[in-house]
Amino acid sequence: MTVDDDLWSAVGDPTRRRLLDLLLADGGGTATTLSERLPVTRQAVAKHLGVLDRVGLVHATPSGRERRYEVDEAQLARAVAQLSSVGAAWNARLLRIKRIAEAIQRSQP
Amino acid sequence: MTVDDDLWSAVGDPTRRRLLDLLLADGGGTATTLSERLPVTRQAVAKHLGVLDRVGLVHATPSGRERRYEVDEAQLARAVAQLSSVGAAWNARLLRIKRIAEAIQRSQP
DNA sequence: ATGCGGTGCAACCGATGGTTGCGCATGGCG
DNA sequence: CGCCATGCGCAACCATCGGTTGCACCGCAT
Repeated sequence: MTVDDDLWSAVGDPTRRRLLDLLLADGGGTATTLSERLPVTRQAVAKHLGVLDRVGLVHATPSGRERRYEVDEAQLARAVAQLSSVGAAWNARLLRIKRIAEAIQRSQP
Repeated sequence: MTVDDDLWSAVGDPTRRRLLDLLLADGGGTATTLSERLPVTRQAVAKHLGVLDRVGLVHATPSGRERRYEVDEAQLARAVAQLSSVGAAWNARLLRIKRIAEAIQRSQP
């Protein structure tokens, strides 16, 4: 169950999450413009954009000597759904545990 | 925003997620029993239980020569809430983008 | 043509997930 | 009581990854 390990490891990195935030807020950007708004170097940002590209969360369009990245909205929406489904599964298990605990307590005078 | 980086990095690891799954399903377990149901060694599981313990998602209770781990349900519930809030933020941004795109399209004959 | 801004590639460093190997204690059993 | 085996922790080691620095390349403008 859950072969979305790539997705999690992609989105599990804090820098990549902030990268996605920036891309969503600004509607795209290049490695250098993004690195100016982050506490890491351009090369680090480029690597992160690479892994986000590999898992399909962003898409690069070369334009002149620049290389503009944009969020693949459909993929990100799908990703959010996957993540929240894991959370939902945990919540369901927690709820079951809670109900069992209550049942035990009810059966004790 | 989002100082929950520890939480994400804790839950971002696939082995740790499966660990939480097993602990929730079985209602607790030791490093060795858990390692038998995972494709990694007991030591690896012990390390993971260590980081999960450090962020408070699980709690260890020594019993005899064993060391039983259980999930801290309240903490896990809190964690799930944090994760889903990030997803909600992304969804909100995606929705805004979608509305803007629709507005632009409407204004084009 | 020359220079500058933006990329990409390569080497290197520290942290971390994973392994193996060992030593130690504790509990069951002859 | 003594022994053995089972469960644990510690240490060394390896691969991968996030991050940095340095350099070479390419496209555009003066």
